[in-house]
Amino acid sequence: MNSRQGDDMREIRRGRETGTLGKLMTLVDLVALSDRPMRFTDILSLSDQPRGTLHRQLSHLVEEGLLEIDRDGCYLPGIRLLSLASRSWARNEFRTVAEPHLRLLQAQTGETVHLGVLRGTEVIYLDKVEGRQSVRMYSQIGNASPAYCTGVGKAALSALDDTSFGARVAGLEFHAYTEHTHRSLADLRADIEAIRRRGCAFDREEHESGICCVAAPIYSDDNDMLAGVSVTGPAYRVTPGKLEEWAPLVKAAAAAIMQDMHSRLGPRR
Amino acid sequence: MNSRQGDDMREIRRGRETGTLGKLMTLVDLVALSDRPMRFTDILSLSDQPRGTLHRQLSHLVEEGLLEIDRDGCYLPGIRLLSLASRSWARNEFRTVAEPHLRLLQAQTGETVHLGVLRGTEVIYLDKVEGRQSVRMYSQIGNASPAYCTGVGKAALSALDDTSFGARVAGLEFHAYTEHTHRSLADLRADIEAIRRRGCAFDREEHESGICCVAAPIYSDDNDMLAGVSVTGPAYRVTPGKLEEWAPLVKAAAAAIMQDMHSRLGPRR
DNA sequence: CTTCTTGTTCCATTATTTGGAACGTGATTT
DNA sequence: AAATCACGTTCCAAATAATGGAACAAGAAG
Repeated sequence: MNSRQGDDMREIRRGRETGTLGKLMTLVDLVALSDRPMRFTDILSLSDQPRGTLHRQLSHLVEEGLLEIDRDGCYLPGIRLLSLASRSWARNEFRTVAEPHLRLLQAQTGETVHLGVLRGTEVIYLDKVEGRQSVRMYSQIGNASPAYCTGVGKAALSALDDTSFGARVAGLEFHAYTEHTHRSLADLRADIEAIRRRGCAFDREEHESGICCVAAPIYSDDNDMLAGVSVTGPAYRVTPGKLEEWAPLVKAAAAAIMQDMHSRLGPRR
Repeated sequence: MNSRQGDDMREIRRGRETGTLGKLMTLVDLVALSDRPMRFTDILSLSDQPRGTLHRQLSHLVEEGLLEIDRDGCYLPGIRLLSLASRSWARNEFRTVAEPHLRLLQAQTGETVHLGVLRGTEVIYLDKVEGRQSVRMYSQIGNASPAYCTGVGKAALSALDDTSFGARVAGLEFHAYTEHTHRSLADLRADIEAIRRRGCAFDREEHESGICCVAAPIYSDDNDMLAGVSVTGPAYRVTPGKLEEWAPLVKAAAAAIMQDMHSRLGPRR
């Protein structure tokens, strides 16, 4: 058999065992994560598939509405994704439970509040509550950012024990988004230690210049779900002092959310 | 050419020609569109698949993050959908082009403005601009509603010629959401006629009691894209008089969006 | 203890996907 | 105008993945 000779331990390759679906979703990712619209040939060069095969795969994806093809012949993510996602969002019980607490935290601090869950080494934002001028709704929701340089991400990571943490961040690459971004696993590990002791994470312009935040971890008893809640704002308003001042509020919000999760979802059948 | 031999009008079956992917997406729909979390057996009874087959299919979907399985063993839409959708939304050029016009229309009327595209006989909302208190952001975005009882939907349908219209609504079922909902194809057809003459559609509590709106169609020259823009609000504020008053504004917004579409997307390569 | 119900695994059979090559078509060059 | 090229699309035998029935666990109910 040609399968996976040697029992390679990686398997970092996302779901290489889902057969046809996996190959197709790789294409969806390719299209959705690229910054520019992609033509058939662009995709062809990035995916190592024969032309005929790729063509049929893309056709199927378009047929199913996961991709769309615009008048220039470029492939784009399809709106069916939007439609499915809106269901996923509206019915997400975790988000629903957390929402009132996010609102409270927003009211207490006046700054933007985020709720995000950890998926692999990325944070996916599930909800956002802003103050007055809603700059751009939706925006952040659904967005994926690296865990190692975001408040919510680091907070969530801090809920893992050393072994699980090590396994999860193995092979992680550190991209320097700003001059404050952690450069290595050692940096991150030290920060995580501090976060564990402190009970909350700070992000002082590590992901985006001029943006600071304070975040607290949310986790289920069996750690099958890791998340975080944060208060974020521009550095000129969100000073180190403010961060310290808000830390207890953020921790309280996280605690309250976990509490509610327990009473609403805890009683498992 | 084998193209459309015989011009078979069937093809109503949603993408039954996408092989494995089609079957899997049917399952995703099943889970995403149900109102309650579904257990394995629930899905089993709705999909006519053997147990073993269904189990593997669901496993693959979970593996790929399109579905998730909660601690009760219930299947839910996965957050990867959210993440993909946020890309789809942020990069949607139509939405981007339309946005400033939606804002203007919102400012002019003070009520909520929607942008939606027609997909089959459903409208999918692409964007929404609200006034002061953003009751609940996201909410409507990505939502799918029947075209025959929504302002945006009827407006979009009115851009079709009789033949295309007939083909599209063939077999459409009319569900009576309110006492004003169209009950039959004849009702709808008559309304569409009026909308064509008038250049805009009214929805007077046809989809939801107490909610009225006025909408105008947006379409590309070759009709490969049908959409609409609307102003919506509670019946006590959005009186018949207001609807008439706003009609020109809504039509102007639609016209402006089409204009911009032409100059930004028109020059095809 | 026995009998259901629910979920999971296995594997020969079957259907789908694959990949290479050939075919169109319009643009660019000779 | 003819020849060449870049880009998509279609076809079909061969390779591969999905199928479905049955057997296997593990609880819950009788």
